[in-house]
Amino acid sequence: MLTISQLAAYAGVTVRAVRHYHQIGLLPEADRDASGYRRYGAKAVVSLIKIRILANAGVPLAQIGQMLQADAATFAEAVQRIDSRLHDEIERHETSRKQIAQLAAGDSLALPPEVISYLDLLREIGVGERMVEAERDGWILVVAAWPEDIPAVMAAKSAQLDDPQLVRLYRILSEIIENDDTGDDDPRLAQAADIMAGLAEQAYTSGEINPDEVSHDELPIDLLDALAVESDPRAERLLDLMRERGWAGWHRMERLAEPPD
Amino acid sequence: MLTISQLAAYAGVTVRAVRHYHQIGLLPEADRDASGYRRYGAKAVVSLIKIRILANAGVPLAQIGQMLQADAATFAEAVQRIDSRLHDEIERHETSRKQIAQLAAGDSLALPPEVISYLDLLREIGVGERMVEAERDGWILVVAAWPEDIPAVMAAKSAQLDDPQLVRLYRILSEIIENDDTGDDDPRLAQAADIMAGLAEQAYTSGEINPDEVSHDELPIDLLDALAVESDPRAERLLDLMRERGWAGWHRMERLAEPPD
DNA sequence: TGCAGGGTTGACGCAGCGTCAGGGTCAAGT
DNA sequence: ACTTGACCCTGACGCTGCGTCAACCCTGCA
Repeated sequence: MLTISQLAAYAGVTVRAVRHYHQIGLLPEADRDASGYRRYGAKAVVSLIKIRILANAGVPLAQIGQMLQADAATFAEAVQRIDSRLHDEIERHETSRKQIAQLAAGDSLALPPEVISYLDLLREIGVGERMVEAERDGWILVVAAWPEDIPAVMAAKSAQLDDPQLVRLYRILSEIIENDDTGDDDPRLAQAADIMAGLAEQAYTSGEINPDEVSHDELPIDLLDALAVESDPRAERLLDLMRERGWAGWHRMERLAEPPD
Repeated sequence: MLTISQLAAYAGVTVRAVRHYHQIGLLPEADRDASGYRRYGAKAVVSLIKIRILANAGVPLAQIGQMLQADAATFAEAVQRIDSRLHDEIERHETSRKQIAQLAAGDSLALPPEVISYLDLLREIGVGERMVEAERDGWILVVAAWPEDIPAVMAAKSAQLDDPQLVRLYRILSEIIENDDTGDDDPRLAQAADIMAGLAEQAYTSGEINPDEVSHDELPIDLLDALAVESDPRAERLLDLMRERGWAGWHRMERLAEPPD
């Protein structure tokens, strides 16, 4: 008669596994000797080896019992199920691998290449790293909300950088953000507001701002505004300055009915 | 401000996941409104999306926090680790798939083809299904104990089936096993013992039984004997009859010093 | 006012064991 | 007889990433 560790060794499993199989009823409890030790015969070794083979093949323990008693057809069917389950698992892991490969490659966090290039463009025109990171966070929101629109959106955005006014705006904003010790009275805030108002006016008259266009959900855009304010409270001041100039919103501008004065 | 379900929807995760991330400290707990509801800003959405991206890429939650703060080098190193972990997982699943493919193909339980053929040989010479299964269980033990010796062992075993005496022995044993209502006095037990003694004598004189040979561990062979006895108690009687004829053991014979009479 | 559809915490469940903790037992050496 | 080291026992928590109740509170609408 064998002790549990001998049994386990012959079958190539751990003692703990044997006890676990007892517990879940997969391997019948063995008789005990005078001192309460489990004692096993040769049949137990065979059973345990069968269990190990199926378990190694990826069969869930809960199914092994039935499979060992099933007829050939049922057995084959079960094998089919296991196999497709393993197949799915493999595919899931492989897509995961592709995703982490992207993580390792890109600027960071698997943003699409169009966005990465845009961020690089910003760096090239002299935008500081803090602001680039803030931009990136914004684009993370956009990508999550409308992933399929990214190529078109990014093409338009990149083209806009040809406008020297926009470049100036970015640089000014960058300077503000990079100095986190200036307050709401930083004169550059007014400069930025002036440029933004000018650009908005221009876009509006050329028809690029269409008040009836509700192509996308509103909320993500509000989120973008909120993100700016949360990231730097001076954004709130900037919004005020814009309102003074007759514009509401930030990431989607709206002309106010009557510019207050 | 967003509720938890809005936050979850924007980030593409479940509410339960968000709460879980709070619990493990991955996502900082949000401020509560007057009625105790969590309220989230845009930054939380960004954080949660980042978490989701890493989690989908197979990064363990426990590491995501560090990765989001790590510098590029540390990040890349972590990515490396994750990737090789995923790689291992995939390989493990693929070997599992190969194994279940074997399970589906073979006689059963992934025995090597040599054993399968041997069992088929037994069927061909008229051995009944019960006995074939008993044989199979025995071979499961042998395969588990000495997997690399199987081709040689099976070749020898198959060759021995050319001996008409051995074939007779198998048939007699099969008849005994197939009738489970005969007792210890079945005359076929004596017949079988006679043949076995003759075969043993023959093997001994031709030098096939070498008393000094201890090529393998003893215990698995004892297990084979024990398995026979456990499977059919009449095996015990057969061992007695063999001892009367001057032989001890079953799967490895030993000549007794003095045949008792 | 009632109801549907949010929100809250707390807890168990899942798969397959690993790994203590806190005992008793066995075999061998001194 | 005693110690020592190697095993045995049961019971219980831990791991991973949430899903899924339960039992209760809050809010907005008809």
